[in-house]
Amino acid sequence: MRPRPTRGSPGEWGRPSPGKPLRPPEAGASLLRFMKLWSQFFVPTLKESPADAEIASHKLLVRAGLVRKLGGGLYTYMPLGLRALQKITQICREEMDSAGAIELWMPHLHPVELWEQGPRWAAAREIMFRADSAGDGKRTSKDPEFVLGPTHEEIITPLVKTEITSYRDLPKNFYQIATKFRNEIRPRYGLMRAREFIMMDAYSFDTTDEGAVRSYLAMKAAYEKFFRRVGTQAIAVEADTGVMGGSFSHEFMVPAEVGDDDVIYNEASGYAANREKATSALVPADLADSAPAGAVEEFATPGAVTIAALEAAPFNVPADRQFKTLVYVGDGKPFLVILRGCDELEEAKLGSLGFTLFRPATPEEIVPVLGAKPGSLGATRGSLKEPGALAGVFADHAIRLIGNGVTGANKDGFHLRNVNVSRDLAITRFGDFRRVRVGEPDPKSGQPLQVRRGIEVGHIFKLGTKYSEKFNAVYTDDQKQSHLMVMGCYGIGISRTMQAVIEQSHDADGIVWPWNCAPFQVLICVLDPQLPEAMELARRLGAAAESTGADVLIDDRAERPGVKFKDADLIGLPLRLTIGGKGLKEGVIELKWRAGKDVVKVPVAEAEARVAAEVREAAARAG
RNA sequence: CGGGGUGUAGCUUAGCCUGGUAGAGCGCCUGGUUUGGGACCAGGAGGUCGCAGGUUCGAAUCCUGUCGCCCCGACCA
Repeated sequence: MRPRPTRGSPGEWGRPSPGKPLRPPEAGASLLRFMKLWSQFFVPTLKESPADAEIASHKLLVRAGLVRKLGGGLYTYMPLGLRALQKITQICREEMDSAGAIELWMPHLHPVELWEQGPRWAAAREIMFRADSAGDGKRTSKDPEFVLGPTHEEIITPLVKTEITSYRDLPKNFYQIATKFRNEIRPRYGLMRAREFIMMDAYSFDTTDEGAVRSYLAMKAAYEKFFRRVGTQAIAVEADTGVMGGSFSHEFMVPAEVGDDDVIYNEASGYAANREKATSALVPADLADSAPAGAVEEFATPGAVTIAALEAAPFNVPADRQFKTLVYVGDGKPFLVILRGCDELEEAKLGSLGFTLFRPATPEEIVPVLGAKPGSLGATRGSLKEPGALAGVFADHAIRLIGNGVTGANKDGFHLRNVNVSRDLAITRFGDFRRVRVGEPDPKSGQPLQVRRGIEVGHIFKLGTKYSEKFNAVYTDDQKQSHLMVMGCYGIGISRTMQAVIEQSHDADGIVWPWNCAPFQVLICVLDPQLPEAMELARRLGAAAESTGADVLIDDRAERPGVKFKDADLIGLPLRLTIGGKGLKEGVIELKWRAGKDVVKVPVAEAEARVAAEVREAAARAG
């Protein structure tokens, strides 16, 4: 009589039930030092997707038992998910170390004073969680107020300032791999945008600007190696520096339909930039003003307060001949932005104007300054009542394409015609403020720009001296002179990368893990675990795979084969070995790659050597 | 924060419009039959219908408030 198979479940060994035979203690247990038995591990897979998951990677994270949600943007990394995360973390650590960065660990509870002293408190405070030990928001010497760290510039800079004072100790690059906290306005898509997430953050300190560029390029190269080893194709694109500030920056994007960023690029020329930063060669550098057709002239436009209304009869002014005048408030003072009527403002580009905070002005703020409501605004010298009340008039380069255009008269119901840029507009300075459009000429080659969505998984910034100034991080050079350290900062979203990998590498049945970040590389599916010879063979094959560098999970559950195969596809380990009673009678096991279709039968006698060889090859391929 | 949606068993959900004993599938427990792609039979446990008020003889259902979650926008690794 064959004993009824027991259900593999955690606690089985500690909870024998009468009439249910226990498996004998593991023979050859020494071989199982690293190998995991599924029945004694914990992989809670789900047949159905949770209702709150929208995108494939989020559904798969939950279905494959990698994560569980605690609340919005808060996730527990389950044992299998944690292993994948650890793989990614380790690769990151290796690449950072080999690029010369030094690992440390900083507190995540930050005294708020440090942030108040830093350069971005006003802009960053909204996204920061506050931890107040008294609970009443009042700060006393006994009850300091803390914030939870969203990144660590404000911590590392004072540290380096006190610890490093000589050029002899520079350059240095410190990094940590740790939890970050951001009170995201809208957490989304599982780990993609979470309130608490795992990030690698690095900070470089150099004596000179050229040194800072070298550090930056070293990080860029390290990032490229990291993403290649993880098995994801992330591309470096030019990016806006945002709230971090700094002089230039690249984002690493994983192309994916569900990403929240637009990457503007041209395949052939290699140009690639985040939409916020992207520019085009629309305006020739040597463009001359067109000849004014006559004096500026006011005309009545009752009720016409939109670009479209002026395009229509009876006015018939094409949008690309209209000046669009927008009013913003920067650090408390209004300023104007002028664009072509047919163009859209790319708000992030206003960051280059140097305001700490800016926002669109309200109609109530506009009327007293300009004398008219939105829809009739303009920036001609003649119509600006109080130029001194403005922080500036900033014009997009593209308006130089307009000759004899139309703009608001700063008088409700009236516009001006025959307006010419140099002759008539009170422009403080020109800049790139417009949002590029697909098809416009790429700034590198003039070929048409394309667009695709991407997930931002890494970001590198050359910061300059923005933080070292605030914290007075200086060093002494060999001439006994003091100088500010030149900084860079670098981040990789580790937990986000894990999800990006899944988003990029899955099929209808489940995840298809790349070799290097798979939680285990090899799954040994034992269809008849009650047969001692089957388990014995599983252990031998597992040992062969481990000895050549793979991590091994043995599915020894007393489940039906269908269940095991479905779970195997779902959790997506790269190499599956199947050991079944039928195969054993024929003297074969089966070998199948998750990414492929072929099932290869391998004679038992050759199986260990074959598995070792396959593992060796796969590891070499993955780098 | 603005707009839209949603909350019923561990998971996926029906019921709500038109008020009257809270239903199913998956999962779980017991017994049996099965055993190479999410088995079958029989039996069973599990829900104060997010929370608080209100209307009503009676509320999962109608009303008010509140909280959570999801989606669209601004922010970010």
